[in-house]
Amino acid sequence: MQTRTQDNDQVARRYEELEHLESAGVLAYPYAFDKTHSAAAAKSQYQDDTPELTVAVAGRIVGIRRMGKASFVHIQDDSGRLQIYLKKDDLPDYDQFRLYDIGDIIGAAGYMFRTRTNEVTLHARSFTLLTKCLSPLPIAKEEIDEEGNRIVHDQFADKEMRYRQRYVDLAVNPEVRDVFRKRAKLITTVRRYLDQRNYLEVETPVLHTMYGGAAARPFASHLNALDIPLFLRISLELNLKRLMVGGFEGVYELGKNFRNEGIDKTHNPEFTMLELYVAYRDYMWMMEMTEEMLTEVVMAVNGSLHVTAANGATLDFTPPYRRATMHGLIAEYTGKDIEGMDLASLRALAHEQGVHTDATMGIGKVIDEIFSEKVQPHLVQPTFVMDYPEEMVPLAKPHRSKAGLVESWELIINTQELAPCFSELNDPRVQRRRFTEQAKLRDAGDDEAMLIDEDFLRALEVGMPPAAGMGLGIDRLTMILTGEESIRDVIFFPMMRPDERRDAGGSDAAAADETAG
RNA sequence: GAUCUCGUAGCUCAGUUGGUUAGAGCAUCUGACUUUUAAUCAGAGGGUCCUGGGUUCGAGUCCCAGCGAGAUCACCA
Repeated sequence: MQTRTQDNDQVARRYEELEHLESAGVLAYPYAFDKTHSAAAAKSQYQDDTPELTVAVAGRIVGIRRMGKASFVHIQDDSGRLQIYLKKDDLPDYDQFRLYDIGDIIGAAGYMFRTRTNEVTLHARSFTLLTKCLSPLPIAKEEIDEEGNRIVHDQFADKEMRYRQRYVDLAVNPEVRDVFRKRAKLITTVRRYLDQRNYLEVETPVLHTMYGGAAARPFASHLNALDIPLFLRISLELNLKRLMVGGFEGVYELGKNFRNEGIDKTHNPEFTMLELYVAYRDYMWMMEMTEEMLTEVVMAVNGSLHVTAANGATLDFTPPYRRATMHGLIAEYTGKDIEGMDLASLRALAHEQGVHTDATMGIGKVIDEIFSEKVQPHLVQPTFVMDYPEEMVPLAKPHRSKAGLVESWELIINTQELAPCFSELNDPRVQRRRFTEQAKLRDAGDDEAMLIDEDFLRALEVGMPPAAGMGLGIDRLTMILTGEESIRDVIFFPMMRPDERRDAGGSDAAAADETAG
């Protein structure tokens, strides 16, 4: 039987040290530790002229400087780093510290003081092993230069290893934890904003017998109990609308969607969406609300309404954001008014503009292509793009005054689509027609066109009140607010191709297949 | 899916025109050191050069195929 995940001299030595410690009576994996202070609190509560401050702290060893009969250790906890001074005269088991390593999790108790080099430090009266680190951690060395800049030497930087072993990345690269703290702040701020307005947070199934609500390819599975095909949801939309039919006037869900499509800097197969539906409101109302909510979120996460994006652009979230119609923007960037154009004329325009189209594309997709290529790359500041063509948005209500368009907008920030919204289509007759048109597109070869969902149509027949609905891509907003340029840097465990060389073992695929059948 | 780039010690990286036993810093080990902080000083160990073929007297280096990653493009709310 394999006893160690890795086998090199450093791992072997640490296993030996662990045995030495245990044979000396040390409990290598104890059950708890009475921690009184975080590293940050211990430092901030210390004042040179006050009485002795005694603390008990715990954290991972990130640096050791042994000096014979005394040692300096830096530990790191959730709040930051703290130096600990270990002195043989004060510690009967000092010699045992020889068997401690970088990466070990320890507890220490003592009193705070300031060293000769002016660092507030814990003078330990006791220390204890809390968890042995058996795999060497690539903790980088840091120094502070004359100007106070933090210089990190030989930082653990291999992106593949950082994503595959995120626990190591988080343990040794403190700034990575900050990204995810911001992500959490974003989500809690959104939730608080919506809860304060009495919208109901709900959970709807991830497993769908029929997928819908967006144009995307699904993940397919199989439900053994009923012997039926099953799909992971590609959007939250249709079930939330069913809840509106049931009488909830404001519902939202924060959850994962799954799309069986490409993986790149802005796409992960599973990603987090907010969807919100509010009865008796329309898309213009939702625009105001979204603007207000985003302003609050940006302030909470970023501390300012000016955000520096990964590509260096400065994004200004001061409301109001720009509002422009899709037709207006296309006219602005191509010089052509597409209002009322038929498919042939649109194809000709696309060709003239150097935009590629193919035979499977209907009017909606051709316009989408022109917009994506000629307009969207110019939209850096937050912009509400309004009034999409009907063919592009099968679940939105026809525009109250503009024929052929729907009441919808998409918020674009830094050329990225971030949040779609419609006045929700609730006329079952129109919805059936739109679904039928989607079915034709599907027959024409568009494998992302929507399916006809008879139960959803029945729900609309029961009656859904007029409502506005909005979706918000949480991962992409996190990217913008943290200045990360890859979605993988805002998802703890992004999808990676399995590493068979590194993870070869007895478990996984074969066994899973057996139970799946 | 296409193209380009990369894969060498636990980590970060060198490695010349193809040529002796593949190097450095950190980490690790041994020794010294009771206020250090990229601690310092002396010594030591550690390699599937991503994998498999090929060319060659000789391959980390050149060629082919594969695996993995990154970037760009294509696709994609």
